[in-house]
Amino acid sequence: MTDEPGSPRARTTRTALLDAAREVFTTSGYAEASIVEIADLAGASIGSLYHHFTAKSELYATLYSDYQKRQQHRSAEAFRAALAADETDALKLFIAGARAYLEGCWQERRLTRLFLSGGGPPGFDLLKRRNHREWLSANSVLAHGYPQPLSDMLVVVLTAICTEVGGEVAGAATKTKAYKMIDEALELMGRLYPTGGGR
Amino acid sequence: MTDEPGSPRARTTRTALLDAAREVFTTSGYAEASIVEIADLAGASIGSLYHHFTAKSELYATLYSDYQKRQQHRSAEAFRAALAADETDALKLFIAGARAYLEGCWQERRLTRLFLSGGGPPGFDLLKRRNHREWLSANSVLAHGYPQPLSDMLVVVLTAICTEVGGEVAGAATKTKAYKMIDEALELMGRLYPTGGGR
DNA sequence: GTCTATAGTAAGATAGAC
DNA sequence: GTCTATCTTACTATAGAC
Repeated sequence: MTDEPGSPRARTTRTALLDAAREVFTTSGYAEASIVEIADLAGASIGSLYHHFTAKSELYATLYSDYQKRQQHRSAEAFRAALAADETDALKLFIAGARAYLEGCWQERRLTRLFLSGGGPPGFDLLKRRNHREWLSANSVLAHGYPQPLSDMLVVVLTAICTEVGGEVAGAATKTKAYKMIDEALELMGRLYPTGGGR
Repeated sequence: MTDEPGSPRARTTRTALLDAAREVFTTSGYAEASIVEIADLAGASIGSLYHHFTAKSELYATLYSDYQKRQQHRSAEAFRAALAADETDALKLFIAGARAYLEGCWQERRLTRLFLSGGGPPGFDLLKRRNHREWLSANSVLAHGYPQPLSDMLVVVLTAICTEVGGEVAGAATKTKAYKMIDEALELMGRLYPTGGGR
């Protein structure tokens, strides 16, 4: 991820910087994190850091972008797997995608906590919300096989649930509890989903 | 609100500072807001500002605290009114409180946008979330007349919906659209609420 | 209580040598 | 590409007159 160009040495440094940024951000939060601390932890210098990233916010943005890509990939994979297993129910397909997303929240819980607890660079919350909603819309459209899209409000609500529950899952004490939460949340979402009448 | 002590003049200054802070924060966001700009807009000086508030974050915290009190008051009032009208259905009582909260989000939409779009002082998101959840728990407990409290996950989900929808409402173009959103959201929440079986 | 003026401090960002 | 040294900005805080 994010490893297109550059000499071997440059890529090594860049990776070290991103790893260090992930560590420092997830430990201290964005605002409190110091760019010097990141450079130190990466074994690099400030100058080198600024050679690779134009600002502190770009480190954060890169981590977020990579994380999002992985999450979307998980979701899409689960969706394809369900389709391949001849699943056709829209709700079940939707839930397969949502479950993969939430399980990803547990697997990458440190990053999930960072991104879902707010407090990124100025204006970043907006981007996060838009991304989340687009992801969920796409997931829903796929699930319906492109018939009628969901109502705006339903998308808002389902997104809110996925986001918030993702944060809860990431903060769970054990994997067992996390997966229990996921089950409960998906059950609730099922009650809202068009095809999921009652139960 | 927040008008306990002090001489008349001091209170005037304090109010002017809070008004200015509200204006600057809602316009620029917390991080970008300058404490000098706030003092200027209030027609006060930096020294005076620091006489009343120990830090930039305290201005923000005070605005938030006052806002929360007003929202809780709206909610509690609506609840009492419903009770006074002999309403006994737990779902209807819960919804009365939630509706008042969401209508408050529209009435105070600039502040709502500020607080729900993230980006306060470090660590503030945590406090916001906890407050929200406590408010909703209280609202639910009241609605049930202290029988069984809601499951943790349901509280998480309902809170997430209220929060997110509040933000949407605050960003609506017209009051009509805002209130339509509120109706839709409450309908969805009704499907999740224990006593609200179908619709 | 309020003001002006000013010092302190932290951290993000840049310049230019190597 | 990487480094060290330096600059700049903005919040924080204080001193002392009115």
